[in-house]
Amino acid sequence: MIKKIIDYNTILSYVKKNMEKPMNIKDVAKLAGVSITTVSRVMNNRPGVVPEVKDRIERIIRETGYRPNLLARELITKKTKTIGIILPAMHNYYSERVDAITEVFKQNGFSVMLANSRNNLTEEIDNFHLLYEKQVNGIILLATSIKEEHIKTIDRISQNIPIIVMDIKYPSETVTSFLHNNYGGAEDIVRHLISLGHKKIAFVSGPADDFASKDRFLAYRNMLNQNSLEIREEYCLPGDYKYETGFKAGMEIAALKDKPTAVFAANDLMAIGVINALHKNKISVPQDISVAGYDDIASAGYFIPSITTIRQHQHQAGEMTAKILLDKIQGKNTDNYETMLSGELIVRESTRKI
Amino acid sequence: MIKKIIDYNTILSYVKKNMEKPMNIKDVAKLAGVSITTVSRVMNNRPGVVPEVKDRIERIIRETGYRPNLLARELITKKTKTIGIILPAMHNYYSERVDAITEVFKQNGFSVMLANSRNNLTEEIDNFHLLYEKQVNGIILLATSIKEEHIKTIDRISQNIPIIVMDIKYPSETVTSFLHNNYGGAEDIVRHLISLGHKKIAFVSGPADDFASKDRFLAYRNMLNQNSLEIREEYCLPGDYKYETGFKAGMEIAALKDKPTAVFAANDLMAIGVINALHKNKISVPQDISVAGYDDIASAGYFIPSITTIRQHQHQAGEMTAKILLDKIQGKNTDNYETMLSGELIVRESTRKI
DNA sequence: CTGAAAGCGCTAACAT
DNA sequence: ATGTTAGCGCTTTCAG
Repeated sequence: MIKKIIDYNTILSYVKKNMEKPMNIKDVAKLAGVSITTVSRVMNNRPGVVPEVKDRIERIIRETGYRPNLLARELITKKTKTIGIILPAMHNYYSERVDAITEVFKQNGFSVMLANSRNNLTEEIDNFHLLYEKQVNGIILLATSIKEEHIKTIDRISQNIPIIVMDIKYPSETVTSFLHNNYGGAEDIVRHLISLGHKKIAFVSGPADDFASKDRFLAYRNMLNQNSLEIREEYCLPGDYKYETGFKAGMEIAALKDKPTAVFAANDLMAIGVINALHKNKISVPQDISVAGYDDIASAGYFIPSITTIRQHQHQAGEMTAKILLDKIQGKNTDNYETMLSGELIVRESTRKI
Repeated sequence: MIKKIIDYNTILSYVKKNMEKPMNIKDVAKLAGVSITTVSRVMNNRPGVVPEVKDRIERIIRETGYRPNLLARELITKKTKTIGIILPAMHNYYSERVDAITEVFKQNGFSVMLANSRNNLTEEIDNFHLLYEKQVNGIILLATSIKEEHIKTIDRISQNIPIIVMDIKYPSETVTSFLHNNYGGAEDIVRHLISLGHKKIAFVSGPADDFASKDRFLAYRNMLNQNSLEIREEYCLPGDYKYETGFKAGMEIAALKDKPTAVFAANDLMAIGVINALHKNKISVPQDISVAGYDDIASAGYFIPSITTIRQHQHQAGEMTAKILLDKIQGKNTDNYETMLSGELIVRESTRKI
């Protein structure tokens, strides 16, 4: 029997000849003078390959830059060791959570693929199907609203792989939801404003169908009711979480004859919009009107005045969600439930005693 | 011959019995009483299936919720019709570009997968391999720096699939780069400040190894030189694009005996930090000191004072990049070159005549 | 310790 | 118009 001694030039010339197509396991086997089974063993760190052969194969893999075709591998093993996260949009707001989720899965040998739905329902549903068809082992949806289409898709897919819905209470028992306690956070904000002596408190909402905004509004109404404060129609202003609608709401407030003494905006960006609009009308915050936001985005801390808001524990939320999903993938903890994480009131300059 | 008439209950009971595993093409074929080839034909909208059979198969697919295994399909067709985008981090800054890239590829029947490297070199390299092994048809790297490891990986992978590097001039001819004209934009900022009469201009840099920041600094130095203005060491302050370092630089500037009359921060966030620090020291912007930023992030427009900056045409950049990659994937336009897109000076309140 | 053969779920010639 | 067969690149029995 002849021992194959392969020099670098032989490899190079082989690679060059077949360069149009990526190498496959057969090419490596041929170069090493072994069967593909042996190459597979080496790639997967399985025992039973004599060191000399192992070294030879490893050298060839290194020098040719051969990479296995994961489609083939995953097709046969039926494990992609990949999870998918569906994002409504690429936004800082999700960054911490996505990083935390990634961290947990990396540590457990999984990779994470992100799919961006660009605020588009059809794309969001498409992303579900895409990830599912690409055989991911689990999906996390960062949700802003749940429509009929979601339910149809999610109920079906969740029969085969676990799905976790974040930020919205999913309306059936087929999947687990992970929520921020928007209701409780909004209560904290309004309670804070009331404790400062405010009786005329306005609210700027998020998008009409946004789950978080609905909860924040509900808490606003209930807290006012509980404290025997009037809920005035002209104090409930529509917004969509964007700066512009906050600004618009601020302008409307400035135009009111009987102005509120405090404004609770459903997120920080709109709070900043409100403040700027008031500022344009020579109304200063917090001297004349207090303004509070929600989410504690980075700029809430450095805006002048800095914004009173609710901080959500995004890292922890991501980590907890990832662990729940991981357990489900590994077959532990199969029942679905709802987890809720409370936020934290951060009092800053934008609110003060009346 | 017996015509198969399949009712919903038959399907349901079949599905229920085999529910543990997802359905495959064989199950559909069995239910429809045809061969898998025929099912494949229907799925791929190929002609040569009589309407009656086609309807039957489609109904079964609909009612069972069967979805093809893309791993198998892609393994054989050798086309994933998927591209990958590697992000340094989940950040608003990339949102517009990613959306534009996605738009172009969607319209051409491709899907887009995002991989988040969490500001980590190892993960970035891993993401390259992951996407490559998952057989994507092209990769776009949103780069912040190019290290030895990148070159090794990119040079190898680009032999098989096209790669485009954004934001950094890639140091070899193996891939195409797409750049913003940071040098030109920074020139515009400094020229603007000089034209307002400023002679003492400070600079707050980005991270030491950041390509864009280097170019912005280079332009700053050269413009000062060209205008016979002194480059003072104490006016060149280190930063890292984050708010905090901008704030720190602002504090240092405030402590200077001979203060600059203008500050050019390498991005908007640091400009905001500088302004806040100056504000804390009772130095007002732009009355006492002018401050300019870079990037035109959303808050640059609504910060008080609004920030003079350079707007980068992110949507256009994404669109152009996507089209270049698409051409490469389709085999047109095989040579690599460098494209540069100029920004636009946006003059706002934060800078004014001395 | 190593290789031959079967097969993952699908598509694509090639029959019929 | 439909089915049969081969095979994509890999892993996994099962022999030797």
